[in-house]
This record gives sequence, C-alpha cells and structure tokens, in this order.
Amino acid sequence: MAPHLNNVGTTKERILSTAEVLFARRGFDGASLRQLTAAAGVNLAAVNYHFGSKEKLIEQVFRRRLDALNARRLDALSKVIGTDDTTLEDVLDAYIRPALELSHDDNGALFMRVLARAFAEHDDTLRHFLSENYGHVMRQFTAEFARLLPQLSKPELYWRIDLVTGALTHAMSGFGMIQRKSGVSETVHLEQTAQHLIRFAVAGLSHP
Amino acid sequence: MAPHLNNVGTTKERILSTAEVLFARRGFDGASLRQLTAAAGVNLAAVNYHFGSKEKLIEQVFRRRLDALNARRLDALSKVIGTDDTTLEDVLDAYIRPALELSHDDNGALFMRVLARAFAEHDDTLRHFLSENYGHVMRQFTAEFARLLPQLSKPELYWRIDLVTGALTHAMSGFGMIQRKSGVSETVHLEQTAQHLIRFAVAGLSHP
DNA sequence: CGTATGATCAAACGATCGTTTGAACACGTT
DNA sequence: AACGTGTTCAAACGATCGTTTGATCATACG
Repeated sequence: MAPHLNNVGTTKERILSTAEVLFARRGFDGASLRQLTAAAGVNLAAVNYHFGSKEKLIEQVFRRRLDALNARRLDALSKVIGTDDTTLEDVLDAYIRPALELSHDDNGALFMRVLARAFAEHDDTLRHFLSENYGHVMRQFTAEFARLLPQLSKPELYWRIDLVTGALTHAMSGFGMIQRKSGVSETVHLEQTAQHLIRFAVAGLSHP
Repeated sequence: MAPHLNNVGTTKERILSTAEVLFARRGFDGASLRQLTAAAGVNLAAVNYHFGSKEKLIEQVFRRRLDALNARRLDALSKVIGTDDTTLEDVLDAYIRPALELSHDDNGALFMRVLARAFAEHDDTLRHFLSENYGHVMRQFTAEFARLLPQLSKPELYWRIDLVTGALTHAMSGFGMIQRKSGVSETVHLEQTAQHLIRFAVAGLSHP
C-alpha cells in the first residue's frame, strides 16, 4: 500500500479533503504542501495549478464546509420561527444540530478543529472572510435570540451569546475532557452532545 | 527610535516578554526567532544561548505566567473552602479572577491569547506539559465543584465543567464580539467581565 | 598585568518552505 | 494524422527557517 491517505475522486477533491485532515492535525503553517500533496497522491504543483496558492486553498476548505453548514442552519431556523410558540431550545437546536451533524460525515469532525484553530489564530483576513460571507447567519440568529429574550439588554445579550459560542466551539473542536466512550455509538454520542450543549446554552442565555 | 519593542532588563527577560507579545500576535510558528530577537534588541543567537532552543523558550514563556496564575488560584481557593457556607460563586471566583487579574499587567492579556492558541493547536507535548505541571489545580477545583453539586453525576459534571472552560477560554482570549468600550476603564471592564463569566458559569453548572 | 569566564556578535550551515518553470502526457476535435 | 486544450510531472528557484560556529567583548579574579 502506497503511503496515500486519499486516492479517490478528482485531483481537486483529493487535495481538498486531504487538506482538511492535515490542517486539523498540524495547523495551517504546520502542514506543508509537500506533506499534503504526498498524502493526497498528487503532484506538488497541483495545488498552485488548481487553487492558485496555499492561502486560496485554505479559503476553499472553509467555503466548502461552511456553505453547507450555514445553509442547513438557516433552513432549520426558518422551520422553527414565525410561530407563537417558538422556544429558545428550538432556535439553539437549529444552530447547534447542523454543526454536530456535519461532524457525522468523514472528516467533518476534523473541520470543526480547523475552525477552532482558525479562531485562535486571530487571522484578520480570515475573520473578514467569515464575517463577509456568513455574518448574515449570525445576525439572523442573534435577532431571534433578542426576540425570545426581551428582558436582556443588548450588551447583556451579546455577552451571553459570545460565551455560548465559546462553549460550542470548545465542545465541537473536541479538545475537551469528554471523549466518546467505546460502548457508545456515534449517533448516540452525537445526540448526547447536542442535549448537553442545548441545555447548557439555555441555562446560560436565560438565567435571570 | 530604533525598531525595538523592548529595551529594558536583562537579555533573558527581554527575550521572554518580547516572545510573549509576538507569540500572541503571530503564533508559535508565525513568529520567527529573527523577528523576535530584532524586536527584543538582542542578537539572534541569544535565544539558543540562554534557552537552548525555540521550543524551550516557549515552555519558559508558559511557565513564568502559569506558575504565578495557579499559585494565586490555589491561594484564592483555600480561602473560600473549608467552611459550611461556601458557594459556587466563591469557587468560580477563585478560578476566574486570578486569570482576569493576570490580564491586568503588561502583556498579561496577550498571554491569555497565547494560551488559547496553544489549546487550539492540539500540541500533545504542550498538553502533557500542562497536565503534568498544573493538573493538580484543575483536579482540586473539580473536587470542590463535585462537593457543591452533589446532584450531578460524574459524567454530567465533567460535561458542564468542560463547557464552562470553553466559555472562559473564549472570553479570556478576547476574540469574541465583546470589546471594551472606549469610555470604560480597564478596571471596570475587568469587573464586568468577571461578573458576566461567573453568573454565566453558575447558571451553566447548576441548572437542573 | 595576565587570564579565565560568560555574554554578545556577525556569519554561515543545512533544511524546508511556497511557488514557478517547461517539458511530457492524455484526449477530444478537425 | 495533426492539432489544441487541459492536466500532470520532475526539477529548480529564491526566501526563510532554527541552529551552530568561532571570533570578539566585558569583567572579575589571582
């Protein structure tokens, strides 16, 4: 067996999914294009040919996952709002569950680590990109939280959403103490995680 | 004015405090020893002469701050436990406030970003180092949480502590939405942050 | 004064990085 | 068969990295 982590799909797809794995494992700087292309089983020059540069490859890794994630988030949100009996749990579920389900398919969980790493890197270019392309999603959820928590001042609400975001990012990036027990199936573990996150977020958002 | 960020103290001290700034700003890989020594106003070879290697320098940057931080945490904890009327707020205060006060002195806030970055990097060497040297602090706090929250199962408690840790790390690393308003003094902002964090953590830990 | 000792210096080392180049290849169209 | 287009390839480019070297400086001791 050749030392390839990936040998299916087109060259572009192999680079993308291999990049996701290696960026999560070693970081953006830590994963070199030589390691990446070797693991993907493609030529070194293929990255610059198909993506233009390493930085544009990173952007594509983000775009591929986040487009799907935020589309599903907005879809789930649209299904729970507009009625009189919308609960905080419903909105949080629409926010959290798509992210957890993303961890379901191959390498999806690794992408969450990529995302957490990107947050920690404080890269302004990346933050602009995130705000530019997906800021409207966060804005829509924030508006819904504000409607469901009218007793909170705007600064107070922003504080709490920020802390919830920290907890979610931390949990989804998977570097906490909690690991899946060997006897628990992936599906069950996902459901347990969702339950913990939502209950925790409800308590943190709505306490007096 | 020469392009030095730092020109006081011994060579070793100048390297340490300059490293703290640059690691927070550009990451461990991103900050090169040439940038670092130039900013510190010392010779390139000084790092390897005084610390042995870049990795050992990183370890010293951590050790200098974490020794003080965890000593103050344990000191604060010892002052609130042992009595019958110890509250969850007391223990959380002992955990959170030393970290926030660390952000008070020069570059202390930057160190929190270094710490958050280190968490995100998933570096096993670093995690071993943290667990080896400061694990007993976390264990002591966890034991106290368990005593104050006897209704929670052990897995449930670990889950909640994990999520609280995520919120704290996120908030202290300062990459959230919340920024200090220009009219608010540093001291006031610190107190507000502590209040938000503690109330949020209490709600998240103790909800039914 | 002479001489150890520790600190600082400019310069170079080998390694690895992202990127570029130009030839070779595959293959549908004329 | 000849050509054009898009892709893959080995090889090299210049830049930068962490580290090492050997000379030079400062200073305290016999």
